[in-house]
Amino acid sequence: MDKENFFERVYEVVRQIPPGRVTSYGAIAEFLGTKGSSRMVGYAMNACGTAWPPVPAHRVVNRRGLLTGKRSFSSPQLMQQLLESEGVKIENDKVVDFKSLFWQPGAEL
DNA sequence: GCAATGACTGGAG
DNA sequence: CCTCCAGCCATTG
Repeated sequence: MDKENFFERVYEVVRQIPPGRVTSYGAIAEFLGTKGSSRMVGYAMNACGTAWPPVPAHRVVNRRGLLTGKRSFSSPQLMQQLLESEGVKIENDKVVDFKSLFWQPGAEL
């Protein structure tokens, strides 16, 4: 499917996110050149389960660092668990010190 | 093809 | 830092 092309772009970036780091949908969308399509990034993540290799979607949060996509995970608490497992502290479904853990695509590539 | 939906964002309070 | 409003864009019914 040609549309997969767009999704794979998102997956490729997300897979490059270092452990213990997080990024926002807008940052990915902007990096891909589809800044206005920030929602599409999230939409692509919704289909990340169909992508291979697996995509660490738990490292992708909204601009506030809120785990908005945890409900779309296999288990809502899985996302938080994975992040904490990587050293990212989560409180009230949001990343602690999010701006410090923020990672921009292409920044350290 | 139009209307509704959504893992969003920026600006203002 | 958080909440509310309006704008954007691709996918789906």
